[in-house]
Amino acid sequence: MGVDCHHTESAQPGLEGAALASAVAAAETKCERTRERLTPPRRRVLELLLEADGPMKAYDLIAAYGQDGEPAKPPTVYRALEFLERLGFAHRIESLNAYVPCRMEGTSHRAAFLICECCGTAEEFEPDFAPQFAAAEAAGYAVRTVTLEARGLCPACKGGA
Amino acid sequence: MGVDCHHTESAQPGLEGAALASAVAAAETKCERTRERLTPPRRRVLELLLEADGPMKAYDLIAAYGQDGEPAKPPTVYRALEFLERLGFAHRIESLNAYVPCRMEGTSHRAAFLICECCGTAEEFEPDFAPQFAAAEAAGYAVRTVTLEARGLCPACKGGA
DNA sequence: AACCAATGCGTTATGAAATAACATAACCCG
DNA sequence: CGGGTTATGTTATTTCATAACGCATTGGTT
Ligand SMILES: [Zn+2]
Ligand SMILES: [Zn+2]
Ligand SMILES: [Zn+2]
Ligand SMILES: [Zn+2]
Repeated sequence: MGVDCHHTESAQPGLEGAALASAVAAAETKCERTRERLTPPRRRVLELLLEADGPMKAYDLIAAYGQDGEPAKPPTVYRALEFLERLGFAHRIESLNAYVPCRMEGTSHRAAFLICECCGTAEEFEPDFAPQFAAAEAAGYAVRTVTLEARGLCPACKGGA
Repeated sequence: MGVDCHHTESAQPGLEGAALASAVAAAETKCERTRERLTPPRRRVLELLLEADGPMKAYDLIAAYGQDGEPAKPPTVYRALEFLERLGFAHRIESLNAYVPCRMEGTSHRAAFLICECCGTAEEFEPDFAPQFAAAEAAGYAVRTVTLEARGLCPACKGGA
């Protein structure tokens, strides 16, 4: 990923087996409570995101969609991503044109990311937007959503070369 | 721009005449001081950004490039934008795939934007990243750049319908 | 059960955004 | 001038995302 670094992308191992099933089941439960439907394509895309070791591009998801190797059609994946973002199960990282599953517990959080320019991992964290928010409202703005993406080096890549 | 709003995009009127020339001249001066070259395509793209009433898409710039109506070739504009960003004369707004001229005085600032979802304006402001920065470094990250884009309604659009 | 509106899906096609690759030209410095 | 470096012109391609339309499923209503 980085120009002068050859770490493999592994800082955020994807889920497998029971952990994966459990995460999907949790999403299912959450959907039932709000009368939303975790349909097969939505579930499949969520699985792919959860299994991945890092941010996934839309066309990576499209290529990986079919268990038999058959790709999905783009709208299938983009629609699923739209749903997953709306429900808070996934986030789009604007500066990467890529998507990650939500790693935070709380239902209502504002997503923010620490993106490693070396290994490509994107760690979600809970930011404190209070200062920005206050400044914006003082200027007369009504803020609805905030995108925060910090880029740099993760601990692993910072240490070694 | 917004789904239920019909304000015209005018909150950030572009520069014209003397003001435009002055802004371009200031950029030129800054370049000379650092031995960078504000070549014709770079100057032209900067002009277009400064003249615009709001964020410009790359292909808007491409279409508007030639004074005679002739569009530019994409690499011409993308290279110019890369230069302008590097020098701090312009910023890319990730969540819009669009570009704005820098509206801040200081040479070294971290750009952040308040984006109106109604009229489309993007106001640059000087954010206070200290808390996020501290949190990230505490987690072992070496942060290099931060992208912050807040979306909501500007004062004008918030007030009226 | 028959109906209907709302939502989601499959499919085809197209549009929008960005870059690769390579040849040519201008610049800078000694 | 010569030679390295930086910038540009040009063609083509890749990557990312959505429009449009008809069909299927769902869930409630008569
Ligand atoms: Zn999240
Ligand atoms: Zn890393
Ligand atoms: Zn700026
Ligand atoms: Zn507005």
